[in-house]
Amino acid sequence: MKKKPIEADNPLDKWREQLRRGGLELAILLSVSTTPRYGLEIIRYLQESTDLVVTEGTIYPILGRLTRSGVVEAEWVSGETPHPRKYYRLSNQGRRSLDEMLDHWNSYRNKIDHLVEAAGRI
Amino acid sequence: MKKKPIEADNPLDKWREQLRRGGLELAILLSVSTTPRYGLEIIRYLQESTDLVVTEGTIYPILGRLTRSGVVEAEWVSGETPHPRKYYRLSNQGRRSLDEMLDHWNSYRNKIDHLVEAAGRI
DNA sequence: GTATATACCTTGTAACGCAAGATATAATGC
DNA sequence: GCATTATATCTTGCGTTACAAGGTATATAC
Repeated sequence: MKKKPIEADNPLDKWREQLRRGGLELAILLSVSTTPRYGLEIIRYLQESTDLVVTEGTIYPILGRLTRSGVVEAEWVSGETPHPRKYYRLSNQGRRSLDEMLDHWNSYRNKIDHLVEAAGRI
Repeated sequence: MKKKPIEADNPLDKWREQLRRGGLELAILLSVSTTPRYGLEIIRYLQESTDLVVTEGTIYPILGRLTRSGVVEAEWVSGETPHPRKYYRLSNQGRRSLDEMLDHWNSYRNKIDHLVEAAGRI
């Protein structure tokens, strides 16, 4: 399987990467908040709906972490597809976490936007 | 000087920290985009205008990196204050970088917001 | 003379993302 | 039969980053 590096090496690309990382967990949680999805499906969903590029080496560890901390619940489904899939869904606790994360996202976004305005760069 | 840890250890706080990191460089560049500022002044400015907490151990390495990459220019000013201060200003190249970063910030913000809407959580 | 305040810088550590590679199964091609 | 391709998950090792902690230096206050 061919893999191309997500980013190049100039400072700007590094920054882009860093910004993307900041919202990764939120993006993943949002992906499984309405309907259960399995790993590769989440990757495709993010790519198609937002252009956010996430790779397997990134998502599986994060999903594992989220499962261990009880934010999402995982369930193996086999038989219906050639290969068994591990579907992730938001737990009740995860729903509360997501609410808080959304609050925080809004507040954070406003802070940055406030800085942008203060710099006269609306 | 007393220092308290910025964040605790639960997953949600970790996430908050990560999100903050994503926009750090942008916030710092915005801080010096209208007027030159020195290190501690940037910290205070961010704290006062946006509640964003940045510490010295964070900002000096970043300012050093930004200076080395030519995005900001540094100038020592002494004599006027008890202690010499190192003022940072945006270079011309930095201004172009900032423009691109702002474009990217807008696009990124919209992507996350799009995900939020898709999850029915407006 | 010792504390406090202001200023900058460096070191050591822990965490994180992720490219690369491993494993497994089913379907397709020769 | 056997190699290839596609789908699916998981793990390892590396490089980068933020940052708490600690260091240096100078001026003022008591």
